[in-house]
Amino acid sequence: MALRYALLAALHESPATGYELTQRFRSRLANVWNASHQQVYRELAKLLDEGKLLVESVQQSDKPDKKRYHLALPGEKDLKQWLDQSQPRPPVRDPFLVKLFAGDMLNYKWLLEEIADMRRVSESQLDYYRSVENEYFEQPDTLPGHFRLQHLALRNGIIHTEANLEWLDELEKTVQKGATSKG
Amino acid sequence: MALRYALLAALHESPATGYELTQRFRSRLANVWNASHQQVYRELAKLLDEGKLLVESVQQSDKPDKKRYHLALPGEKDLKQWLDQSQPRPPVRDPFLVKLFAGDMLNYKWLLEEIADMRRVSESQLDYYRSVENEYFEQPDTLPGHFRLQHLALRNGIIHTEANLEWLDELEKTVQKGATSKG
DNA sequence: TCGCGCATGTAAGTTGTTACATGATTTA
DNA sequence: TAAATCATGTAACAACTTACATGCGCGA
Repeated sequence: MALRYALLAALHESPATGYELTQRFRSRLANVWNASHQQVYRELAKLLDEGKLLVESVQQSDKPDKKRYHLALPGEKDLKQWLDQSQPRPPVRDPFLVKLFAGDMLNYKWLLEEIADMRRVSESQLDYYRSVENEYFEQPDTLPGHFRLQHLALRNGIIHTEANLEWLDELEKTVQKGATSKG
Repeated sequence: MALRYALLAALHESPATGYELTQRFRSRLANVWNASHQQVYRELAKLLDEGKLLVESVQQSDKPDKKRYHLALPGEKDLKQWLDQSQPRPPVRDPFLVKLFAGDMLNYKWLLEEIADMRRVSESQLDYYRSVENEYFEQPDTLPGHFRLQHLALRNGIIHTEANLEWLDELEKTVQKGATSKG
């Protein structure tokens, strides 16, 4: 159900095409909500059909037309209602942690490479988050309230990514001390 | 796909019934992988059908019989193979963070209550993780390798829950400074 | 000319959720 | 005697993934 409200919230920020929304999910919203373009297009079609959105056909000189979606009043009402109900915390499902549970079957060398990869990913994520922070939220205290909350959503990504890097250090040390039998 | 391997890994630890596996997912594996009893039973049936598991019917004096599942060799082979392939990081999908993106529609008072709730949840989670740590992993350095990796999976939960509490502090301060228009 | 970014979809399959169902024992 | 725990499932549905499909413009 929540994808629908993620879309409504994104369109409340500003009207956008399916393509643009997909990109937002991959960039600014990456630490908030994830959705593929297939999901986005399908849900937009449904929302439009239900009268929660309006479309505007945007002509482009060379490229084919694109459809810009706007939040309509019924959509805004739905969103408001959803915002007032508390939602369950997302369940954890991390295949890497599953692997640690089968610890004695893991290969030592392979694990260290995985850890190095994950560290690289976390570091570039952190770089990206910080670049967004610098671009959009330079002086948080001077920002209007809702931008400050968006900043806090970003802070969530930063804090957890930093925590993850800490954890990777711990993990690497443990593995290096010879946590596994093989390798 | 990963639920299947979570089950194989859990059964590699020790044979168990569907019910017991469901409980593990809700307790010791809560910070690792989540699955409902319906999913567990369905997947166990499939795995059995495919010859990845063996069943043992355990008679009980009073209660109806229960089925204890054991990892069979083909299942162990599958697991080994899966462990050697790196898996994509789980996508983020957090409805609470979505709400922060619609910041200017949020109610100030409601938000503060939500934050208080989340803090309570995180704190009791942390208590639970720490009780498990004390029970199973008192002197990590003396443990066999694979238990040390299980401990690290738990450490992941601890570190991220602590990070979350930090973040909640930040968020609360921001909201109290008057982040939203209403309330 | 090959691939990439823009731009939009359909279809099939897998995974996860919610609701329903049963029946015994234990605890308040 | 009512609720909770043990113990196992089925069925319908919603959500998400993967594969397939089309077509234009731009840069190497």
